[in-house]
Amino acid sequence: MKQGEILYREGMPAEVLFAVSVGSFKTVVGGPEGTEQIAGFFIAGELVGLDGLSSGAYKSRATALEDSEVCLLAYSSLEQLGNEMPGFQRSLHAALSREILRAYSVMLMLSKLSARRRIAAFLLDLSARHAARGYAPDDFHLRMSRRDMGEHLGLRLETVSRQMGRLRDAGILEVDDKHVRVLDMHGLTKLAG
Amino acid sequence: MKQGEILYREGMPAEVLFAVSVGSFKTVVGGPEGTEQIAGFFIAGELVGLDGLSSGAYKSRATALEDSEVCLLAYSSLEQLGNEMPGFQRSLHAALSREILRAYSVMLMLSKLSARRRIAAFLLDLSARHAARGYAPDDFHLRMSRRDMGEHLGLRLETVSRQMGRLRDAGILEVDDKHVRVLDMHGLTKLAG
DNA sequence: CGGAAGATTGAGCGTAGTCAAACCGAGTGG
DNA sequence: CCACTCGGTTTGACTACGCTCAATCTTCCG
Repeated sequence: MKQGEILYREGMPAEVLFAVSVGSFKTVVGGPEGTEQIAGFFIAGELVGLDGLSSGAYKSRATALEDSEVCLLAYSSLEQLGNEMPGFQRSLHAALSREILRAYSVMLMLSKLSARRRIAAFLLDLSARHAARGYAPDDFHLRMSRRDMGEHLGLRLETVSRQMGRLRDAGILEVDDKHVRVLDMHGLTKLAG
Repeated sequence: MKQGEILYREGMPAEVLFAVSVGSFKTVVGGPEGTEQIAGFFIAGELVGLDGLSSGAYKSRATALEDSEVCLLAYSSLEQLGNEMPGFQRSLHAALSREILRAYSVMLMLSKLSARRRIAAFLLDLSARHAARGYAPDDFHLRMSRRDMGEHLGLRLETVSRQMGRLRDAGILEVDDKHVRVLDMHGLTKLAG
């Protein structure tokens, strides 16, 4: 699917789970206007759509940040597979539980970290996930706008821009619009810690 | 178990899920000191310990807010039951998914709401959950300290105290230490937005 | 080329954090 | 019975961080 297209929206019957195979997505929760919060960004190899499982309808909206592809995993077949192959349902449980932990860590960040440290923690998380997929951990392309970063981190887009600038001035990052190079990974880690 | 006792801590092997039967708990995530965040408060009828499922070890700490009792549900038996009774594993999925949604709504609150509105939203949530268990929705006892409320809402305890005072002055609440009466439920709802 | 959307930077303001003091109730011991 | 402490709560004064409003600049497409 193309950039900007919507994978699912709030209220749609949730019969499938999506595994991102290429590209990336954001998931948005909350009210119609102004009160939106980006629950997470998801890159290739990660699962999207876990929130639909409880009520049978999605409670969030997933949007492609770039041209992307997904695999569909039907919930019903997951259950069936779980019955046939022990350990399969366990991996679905694990995915759900990991999403809970990820949400907890976002809560922690929103609750305790200064704007600068939120940016640092966010970039480190992105870096680690890129590394886990075999990409360079210190050189990547941000797929989302400053506004999107802000709506995930609980900051205004101006604050995001300013703090990125300060990380650049401190010699920790090289920033060219959406392209980011980490010059001082240790410094970045210390900041986020 | 007695007030203040710990149901499980980070790192403990997670073989069971807990259903609160009487009393209440808080779950704490994050670093050893200063960087703690209360992921949630749980009252009778709610499930605690869902975060242990992904890695087999708890990633949070659960503490009794008052003298409490829990039911133990072994994960292994849950899987077995899931195989025998279709629909049983689905309810486990649903519980996990609901916890994800709950975490999302906390994220939304931390990200977008002012201190006053966080307090309002928190009290409303508590009210609704009490009501769901058959207790009065407009008259209840806070089981946690102001500090705990703050550590859940991303606020300092002084701010919690001040904003509660302002809700009292506005005629929305009657506050006597931990005892809260909602005088203007509509006003409270409007505030939480 | 022109228009729109995104990013950067600046100035001023307001909300919540910080530091500090006073208060209150429960529990302990003289 | 009062004095004392200790944890939790309330309230006050000041500060600082991030938000608001606004202007400028860049990039991307038609």
